[in-house]
This record gives sequence, structure tokens and C-alpha cells, in this order.
Amino acid sequence: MMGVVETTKQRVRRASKLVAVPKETLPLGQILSGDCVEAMRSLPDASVDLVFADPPYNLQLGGDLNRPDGSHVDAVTDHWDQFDSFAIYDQFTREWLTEAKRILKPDGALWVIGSYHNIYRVGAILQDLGFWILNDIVWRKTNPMPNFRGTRFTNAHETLLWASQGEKAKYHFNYTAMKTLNDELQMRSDWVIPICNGAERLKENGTKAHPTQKPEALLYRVLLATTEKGDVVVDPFFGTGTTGAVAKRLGREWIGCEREDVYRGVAMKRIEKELPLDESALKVMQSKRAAPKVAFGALVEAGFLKPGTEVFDTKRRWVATVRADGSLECGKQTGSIHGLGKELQGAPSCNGWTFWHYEDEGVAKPLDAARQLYLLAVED
Amino acid sequence: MMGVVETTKQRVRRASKLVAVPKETLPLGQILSGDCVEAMRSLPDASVDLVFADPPYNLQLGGDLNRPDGSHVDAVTDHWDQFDSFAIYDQFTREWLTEAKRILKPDGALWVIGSYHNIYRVGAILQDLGFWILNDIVWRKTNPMPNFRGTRFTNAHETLLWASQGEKAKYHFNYTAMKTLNDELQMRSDWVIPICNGAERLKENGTKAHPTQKPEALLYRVLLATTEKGDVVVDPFFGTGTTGAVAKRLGREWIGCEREDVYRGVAMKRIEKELPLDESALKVMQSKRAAPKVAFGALVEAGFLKPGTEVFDTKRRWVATVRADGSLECGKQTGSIHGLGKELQGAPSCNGWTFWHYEDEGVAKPLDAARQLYLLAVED
DNA sequence: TTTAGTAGTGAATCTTACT
DNA sequence: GAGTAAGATTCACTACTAA
Repeated sequence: MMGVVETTKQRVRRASKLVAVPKETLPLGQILSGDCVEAMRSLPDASVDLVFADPPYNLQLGGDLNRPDGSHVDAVTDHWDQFDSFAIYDQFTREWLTEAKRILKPDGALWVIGSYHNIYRVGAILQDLGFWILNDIVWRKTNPMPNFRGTRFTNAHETLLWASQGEKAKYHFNYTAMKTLNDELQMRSDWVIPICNGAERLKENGTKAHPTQKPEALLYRVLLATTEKGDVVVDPFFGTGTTGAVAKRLGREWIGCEREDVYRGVAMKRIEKELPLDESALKVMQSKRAAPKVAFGALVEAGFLKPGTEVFDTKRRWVATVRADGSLECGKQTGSIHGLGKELQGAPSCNGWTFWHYEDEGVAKPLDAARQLYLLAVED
Repeated sequence: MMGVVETTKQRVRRASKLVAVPKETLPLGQILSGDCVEAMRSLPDASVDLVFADPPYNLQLGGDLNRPDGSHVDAVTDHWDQFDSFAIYDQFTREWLTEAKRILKPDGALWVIGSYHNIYRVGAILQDLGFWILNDIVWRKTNPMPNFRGTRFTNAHETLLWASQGEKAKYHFNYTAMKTLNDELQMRSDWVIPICNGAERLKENGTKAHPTQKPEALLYRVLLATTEKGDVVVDPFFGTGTTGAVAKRLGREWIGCEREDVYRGVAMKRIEKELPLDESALKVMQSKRAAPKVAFGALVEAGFLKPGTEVFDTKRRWVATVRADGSLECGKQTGSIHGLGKELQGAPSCNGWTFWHYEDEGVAKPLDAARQLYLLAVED
């Protein structure tokens, strides 16, 4: 039983409970059809805990693209990703972000995922609307699509923004859960997660049900980090319902918005099959650490071996020079530490790390020694 | 000596050289003092190859507010809020980006580095100004500062934007050098590089000379990837001159802008000590694109492949005969090595050099092998 | 049953030079 | 400027087939 005198704190809590919308009145576990801005307008102010949004990226692709083997790349050419200008895309972004901000509780938070095509528009606009960025998160893909024409760097990541309602706003962060998930080290702002394929990728008649389905591991980490059990999560661009599926699994409530009938159907079927995890299973988590693989070029770049350094095999049959990009030059022949070693010996393969040596204080040391030094230096 | 007839390519190059500003008239190897916008105004249009910028982001995004000129805004007398603060920062960003765009050559490029505090402003504005983002690059720090209070994810990365002058603009990318630097795999958009500390970190009286000194490895990769030897690199926020030091080492020209006397002094001392690498060390692996073109007919002409030789694909689905003019014949079909390969496969395109093989001492070799032999033979 | 090899594919702003 | 031809270009992973 409560004490007779109500403290200020208790009064405030009661008052906020009285004005708060009982979550049972919300369309929990439903996918609202039609435009997401209209759909969100049907939800009351300050009623949900989290908005996770995967809006169209506005890719602006040119013509067709073929792989080196001649096969065709199945690109995202859907009508929903087409915008006539940045101005129109910005307007669209302002509208859905404004509704998202309205329905979020004062201590609620926003997540948005995007690529360089759209994320700078989204980031600037959400700042303009008063959202306060807490982190930007890099999803590092283990298996991205390569750059087939060799024209740029492999686009191997996407960006997520995590923002609170404002500079002074409260928000939720399950610090310990994240630390546990990351082998007792603080979870960093770069997450290594494979793209969604294999059994997880939803298919309809043998082809992918949605061109941009996100991996469940990504949503799992987002929801575990920034929501509590029972929280209400809204996804304005629901697609095939990854957010809903993971929310159900983790004991969170969800509401989706999706314009396309087909996606709504696929998502509902998917989420019905999903089973909530029991408490004990929630505690068993694991993650993979990034492998400490080192490219020879990284040593050159970091100055551990300077361009111009001479390297040689143990019997000094060959002497080569290190070049600026980490390649070796021996007479007219050039190549990587492995490739050139292989060529010169006429061997089927060669481990350049142990084949080539450099002189350090009068002593010949294998390149592998420099690699060890480099690893020691970058580990902390 | 050049041939009598000037090709179109040669004429265009000569013409562009006539209008181009001789780089010797630029203030190469100098640090311009004062505001970077004013400093850049002293440089001619379309005169530099690369702008690398590490702009400040602590002007006002948080507690204190400083004007772009460095003067402090008194919060008591100058009423301001978060929105004013973004507006001031945006204005400052538009000004320096506009000058950067003006001084860049049509095939020049821009790099900007920033964190979530400012990079979304910068990214949106540079797109508004017509820059075309080529990649966003994540600098993943091996040794970031932990989040001491456990309130967010460890902020373990910064973001770089690489942009050309426009959607259709040309730009330079040393694809093969990057691939070599990364152990024969395409360089990705996420770069693992340690933060700048230890011996590399410049100190004045025991304390760090500059709060945000960037690692040389980062600039090394940027300059190696997107400039050629002799190119002119401008850094509008020069600080302690990491860009200048690495540019000098890699045989690139540099111009800095820096407002603070102290930093100019530290940077000049630092760069004077830096030694350029010698010619041979600066060489990088060249892509086939940069190699001189060889017509298949030239190989036939020179006797590297005799007319009548049989050529075939790896699976020997098709066998064709080399004709005297360097065309191929397969049954009733004829064409160039590329055209016939394309026709037979029904493929969108075909590289005849790697598709067709010939037999040499019982071993099937691609036509490309003969091309390599030919190139070695004619080189000297 | 196991292994080796082949085919397929993923949010992609993906060529250049000449006629 | 449009059209054409030469020719340069891929990583990780899954699923299936063949031996």
C-alpha cells in the first residue's frame, strides 16, 4: 500500500501515466496499409518507444550492369525507390520524420538505416527537426557485392543513425547487454554482420520476395540495445517485416506501415511463424570478432616498412624493392609479396610473409616479424 | 619523336594544357595564413587536382558557440539555440566548399573527413553544390577512446567522403594500386587504421600540438588512391600538416591554409624534415587500362600467332581459326576476337584476350599471354 | 557418404574512345 | 550528342550436381 502523502516524484509519475496512452489501444501486431505518413497520423502523440526506419535509398542507377562473367546484376529498380530530385526526396524525408517524432515518447528513440545516396540528406534533416544523434553505426558487411568494373572502392557498408528526441532528452541503452554480446568489451560503433541470404532470405516462387531485406542480426542488436521487453516499436517501411519478426522474438510489441500488398502478405505469414524466445534463451548470445588479418600494404602505409626497402629470400637468390602500394619490384617483374615469390621460384604458391626478408639492425628478419610488430602496435 | 599525324586524344590534351594554369605559378609548398575561404580565393579557377579537408566540427555543435572566424559568441548577450548553431555551421560549410569546387579541375576530386556531429551537414551541402559522392569511407579505429560512462556505443570510427565535380565528371582512381595494397583483393569502403599516437603524434612542451591530428596512414591511402605523382593537393584546414608531409613523401605538390600561427610553425618544421621517396619506390601496379593498347592484328603481323592457328575457349565449346588480318573464323561466323566471342556466347560483351586460348607446348594459354610477350618484346 | 566442382547472387549511383 | 566497338572487370557464400 502506498503512503498517505504523495511525493512530487509519485505525482509526476501518476500524472504521466494518466496522460499516457494505454498501449493496448494501439494497433499492436498490425501492418497499416497505405502511405506511412498517413498511417502514422492515425497513432496518438508520444505513444511509442522506438521507430526503426529503412526508407528508400534513392539510388539513381544508370544503365544495366553485368558481372565480369557476363551475368546480369539484378538491381533495385522498383518504382518506390525513384525520386525526381533531392528536393523531392528531402520533402518526403521531412514528412515521415516529423510524424515519427510526434508519435515517439519523450524518452523514445529513432533508428534510420541508409547508404551514402540518402543518409546525408536524412541525417541533416533529422538534426534540423531537433533529433539528437547519439551514435552513427556502421554495418560492415562481411560479404558485400564487389565493384565489378574496378571504378571505386567496394561499397562494403551501410550506415545507421540512432537519435533521441533532443539534446537533453532521455533514452534507453542496455549497456551491459551490449558488452556481453561483444565478449565483455564495449560494443563499438562498427558492427560486422553478413548480408541477408541463404535460408533467412525470403523467396516467392524461387526469387527474392523483397530486393532489400535486412538481416535479422541487425535488428536483433538494435532492439536489444535500445528497447525493453514490452516496448512498442514502429517500422514505417515494413517491407517483409524483419523488424516485426525480431520484435516478436524478443518480446517487444510492433506496428508496421507498408504500402505494397504483396509485402504485407509475406510479412504477416513470416511473423506468424516466429516464436518468442523464452527468458533463458535470451541470455545466450554470441558474436564474432573481426579477424586480425593484415595486408602487407597496411605495413607500408603505416611506415613499418618504407617504400624503397630491399627484401630478399634467405639464400639471397633474389632481391626486390618495396613500392608505394605494397607491391614488389625485381628487375622487370612486379607483383604482390606472394605472387612475385611464386613467379620467381616457378612454384605453385608462395607465402610471401616467410619467403621475403628485410634487414633490421644487421639481422635478416622475415616480413612476418614486421607483421607481428604491427599487430602489437595496433592491438591497443 | 611523335608521329606526323596528331590524334584527337593528343590534340585535346595539348589544348587543355594551353588553357591550364601552369602549376609553377601556384604557391606550392606554402601554408597560406588567414581564413581558408579568403586564402582559396587567391587561387585560380580549375587549377588543383585534389582538395583534402578536415574541417572543424566543434564550432558550436554542443556547449559553446564560436563564429567561423573564431570569435566566441556570448550566450548571455547573443541569444542562440541549436537551430542557429546549425545555420551558422552550414553557412561556413557552403562557403569553403564553394571555393573548393571552384579551384578544382574538372577531373579533380574532394575528400572531407568528419564525425556524426558534422558529416551529415557537410554531405548534404556538398551534394547540393553539385559534387557527386563516389564513396563514403569508414575509418575504423583499432584503438578508439572508450565511452567512459557507458551511455552509448564506443565511437570507434570517422567518416570520409570522396566526391567528384559532378555526376558525369571524370576522376582518378588507382584501382590496381589499391588492390595490391590490400593483398590482391578490392579495397573496401571500410579502412582499418590506428589513431595517431606514439612517435607520430606531434608534441609541444609535452602536450599534443593539435587536438585532432590525423594518422599519416590515412592520408597515404587517400593520396595513393586518387592522385598521380606531381598532382597538386590543397588542404584548407592544414593543422599540423599531415597532408603536406604525406604529399611531399609521395611526390605530390601541396598547398595549405591555416589560421593559427602556432600550427603553421609546427607544420613547416615537420614537413621540412620529411624526405621524398625516390622514383622507383613511388611506382605502383598499373592497371591494364593504363597500359598501351595492342591490336590483336599486330600480334599476327609480328608472327606471335600465325594465321591458321586454332583458338578455343576453356571448355572447347568453340574452335576458331586465326585469319591473316587478325579476325577469327568459326564455321560460317567471323569477327574480331571480342565480337565473335560475344556472338557465339550470346553474351552482352566479351574480352577476347581472356576468352580465346591457343596451345603452346601442349598447354592452353589465353591470348593475353601472347600479348604480354609481345609487350615485353617491343618495350625496348 | 563425402568431396569437388559449377552455377548463382547480393541496396551498384560501375568504361572509354572514336565515328 | 548518339551510336558503336574495343576491352577491362568480382568477393563471399549458398545451393546444387557430379563423381
